[in-house]
Amino acid sequence: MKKTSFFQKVYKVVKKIPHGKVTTYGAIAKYLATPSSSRTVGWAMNACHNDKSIPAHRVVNRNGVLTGKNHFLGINLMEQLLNSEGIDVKDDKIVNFKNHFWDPNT
DNA sequence: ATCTTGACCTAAT
DNA sequence: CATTAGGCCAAGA
Repeated sequence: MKKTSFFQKVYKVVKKIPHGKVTTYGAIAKYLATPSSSRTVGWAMNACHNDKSIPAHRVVNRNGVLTGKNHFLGINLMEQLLNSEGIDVKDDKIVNFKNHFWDPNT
């Protein structure tokens, strides 16, 4: 088995996110046993273009804010995708975020 | 090994 | 509200 880079782990988790659910960088980091590396998780997402099958729009910061929306093709693409999955976005934030939150370890 | 960067978090100014 | 600063971690050059 090849070495599993941090990126690979992140991708693996993000791909596991159920449709219509979202998670946070911190939750992913925690799942990877590196709870303080939330930045590194986000950094991995920056490289997610290497694997476009990753639903990065389902990954937000711990406030449920779409911090990474500006890294998408368009600023409204991310919230549009979330809306398509039944998630309401208001002012770049996920409405009822707690309700849509999904923990990778659960 | 050293330096830089990054889609974070928190606090302070 | 905008910017800075410190802390945290991983990867690339």
